[in-house]
Amino acid sequence: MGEEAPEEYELGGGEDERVMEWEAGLPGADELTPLSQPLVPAGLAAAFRIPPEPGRTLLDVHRASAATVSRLRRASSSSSSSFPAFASKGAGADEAESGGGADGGNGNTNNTNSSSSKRARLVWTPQLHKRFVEVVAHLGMKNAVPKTIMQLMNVEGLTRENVASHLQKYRLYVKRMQGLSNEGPSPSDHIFASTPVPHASLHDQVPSPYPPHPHHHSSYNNAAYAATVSSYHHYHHANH
DNA sequence: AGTCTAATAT
DNA sequence: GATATTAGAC
Repeated sequence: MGEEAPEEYELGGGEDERVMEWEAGLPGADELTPLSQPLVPAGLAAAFRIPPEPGRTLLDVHRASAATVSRLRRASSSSSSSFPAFASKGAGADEAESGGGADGGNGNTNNTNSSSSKRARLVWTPQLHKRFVEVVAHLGMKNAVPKTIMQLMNVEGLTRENVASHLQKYRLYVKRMQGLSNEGPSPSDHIFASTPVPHASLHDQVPSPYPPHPHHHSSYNNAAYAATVSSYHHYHHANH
């Protein structure tokens, strides 16, 4: 009966899917390394006179990954640019914590390929939103504009408008939170409530062209970090 | 010309 | 309510 359409596929549930052949056998990106933690124990490092790890931040890694992924993509120009990531709809029992994320369960066997260029509505999963918030926090509200956020998030298929739309809502949420001195977030704030707004995003982080401390080059092999949007389906456009 | 943002539409 | 799309400003 009637025309129903909008099935929403979801985006970037597990933040790693892309050229699975290269990643086969490797642990998930998020599970790889906490990154905020030295790979070599302090004592051991001292014993061997290994210099402390440079202050690599998540964003640095993301950026590096972006470059890597970009290059890899070029090299093998045979990737269908749509992977439906799956979202548990209904039963939700996954939470992501900052720093100790354990996500697992990436089963994608979806292939909704149609000749339509109308993408499905993007679903901002907690994981995706988390990435968003991290990027915004590191940029500072002043510099956090759609294009930049989109680039740093490095999620394939994620568009500037997707980000812009979400950013608009996020700003309202932040403003609302600031207006109130101290009050728990409203239960209707789902995703937002689960992701504390970092103070960095409230004030402005300087657009420092240089990082506080120069990094050395470390030979880190971070596997592809690209998440994929499975966007499909049609929408409708009617008048004006 | 491209992007940002508020408003509005779906 | 969440996300997309538009309109106007920069």
